[in-house]
Amino acid sequence: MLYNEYEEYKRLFSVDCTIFGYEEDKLKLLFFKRRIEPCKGKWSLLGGWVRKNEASEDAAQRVLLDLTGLDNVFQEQVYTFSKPDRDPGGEVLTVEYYALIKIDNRINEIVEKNGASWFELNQLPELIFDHNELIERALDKIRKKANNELFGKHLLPEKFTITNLRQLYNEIFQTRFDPGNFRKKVLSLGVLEKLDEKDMSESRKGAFYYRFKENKELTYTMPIFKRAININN
Amino acid sequence: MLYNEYEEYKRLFSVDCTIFGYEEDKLKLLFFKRRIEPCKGKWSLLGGWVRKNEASEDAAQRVLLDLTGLDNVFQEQVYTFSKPDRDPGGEVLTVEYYALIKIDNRINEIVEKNGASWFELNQLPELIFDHNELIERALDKIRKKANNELFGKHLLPEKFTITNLRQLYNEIFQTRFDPGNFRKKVLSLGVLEKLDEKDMSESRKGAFYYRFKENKELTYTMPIFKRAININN
DNA sequence: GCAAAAGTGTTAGGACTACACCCATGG
DNA sequence: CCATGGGTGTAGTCCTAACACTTTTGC
Repeated sequence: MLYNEYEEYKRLFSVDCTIFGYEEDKLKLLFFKRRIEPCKGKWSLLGGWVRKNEASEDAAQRVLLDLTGLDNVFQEQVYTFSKPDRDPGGEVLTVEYYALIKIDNRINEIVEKNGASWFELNQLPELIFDHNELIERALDKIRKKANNELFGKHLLPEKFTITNLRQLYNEIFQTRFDPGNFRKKVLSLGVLEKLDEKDMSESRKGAFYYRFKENKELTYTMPIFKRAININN
Repeated sequence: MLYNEYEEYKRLFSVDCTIFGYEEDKLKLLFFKRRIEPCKGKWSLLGGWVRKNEASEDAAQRVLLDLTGLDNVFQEQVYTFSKPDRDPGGEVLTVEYYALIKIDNRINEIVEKNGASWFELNQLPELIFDHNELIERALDKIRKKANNELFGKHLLPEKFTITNLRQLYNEIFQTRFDPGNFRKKVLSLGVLEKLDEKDMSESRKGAFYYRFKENKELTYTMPIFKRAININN
């Protein structure tokens, strides 16, 4: 290790995960009761130490696996926080990731067992440290993402109706998209595949299920919904 | 320091700066000859260790000040790299920032004295480690930024012509914007202020100088140039 | 007057919004 | 047959790309 000879300063290195889930037409965030001092017992994002010989993205996957039992969760880096006084427990540097999860009963059991809880977007609790800022950044990130590509693959079930997708977008942007226009726009993107099956639970007529096409590049270079952007900020 | 009792692992903590400058209608990047092993003497981004009791953004400003003499440089965080084997010298975590600089003679003297050199976008040298990836990410970031707000305040001189601004955009997106349409769009945004003075060096008729209005929010929520996005990706 | 950049005007096409209007079907 | 969400059609508006055109002035 070449750099050791200089006796350079090293810092505690952690990750925080902002976990989004979707259930019953609601976008939710997962918080944990903190297990160590300081602020033990308060609500916080899922966090953990990065280990020797580990990348932060792998550490984030590891803590996700530990606390939700989920493997191979979709995640993206959000931002890195390193103000020396952000954590009263010491100088800690944190790389933030957001993760997207399909909520189901199995998850909810594990979640409960670990003292964690889902919160809706408009009912967020007070969080430790700068975690409220972390959430803002993560929200910002997924809004931009949902604006530039058709978003939902990692939050919706395999098959879903256009209305389901619209509800998700309504949640993300906290607005109401026009059903007709939303449908036309979304289908024009050519990334969805229509199935033969119908969902009969929401209407007499029934709504066809769709799914994301395999191997389809989802990224566009242009905002999908103008209206969304205006809401976004 | 609460966390010390656990004897948690700590990591070497550094910053890298991707420095953009603009001179003679060319967008340029600043690279340095690396001064320590490994890869001593090879071209690299400006980097430095983060110190105890320092935030990464402050460390980035500090190394910029040290090597360019510039204070208060505009910068934004780009991404954080932490794969344990990315630096052959040891496990180092790096937070990347990009910085925007108005090139002038004073800068260029200091730059030369420090064994640094400006490179045009299409003539980048080979760089150490993953620094080529870092540059891609920084470029991506400023392209997105230039797409969502009127960009150039930190790269152009105080007063500039619309043609100057268009050249900058041409460089950023490696394309050619239509002079008439570019002018109309840019002026419609209402963030530029027309001066009485003309630049007579580029044409017989002369072109009016403009400057960015003070205290104007520059961020939009919508792409400024559709064409730019298409080029962008 | 000519060249060359600055700056303005015009037109066709595309995309989005708002909203009217069918469709299918369980009750 | 009716209420309800699913789904389609359309007119008006706004934005943009392309490009023709006018302006200014040193030579």
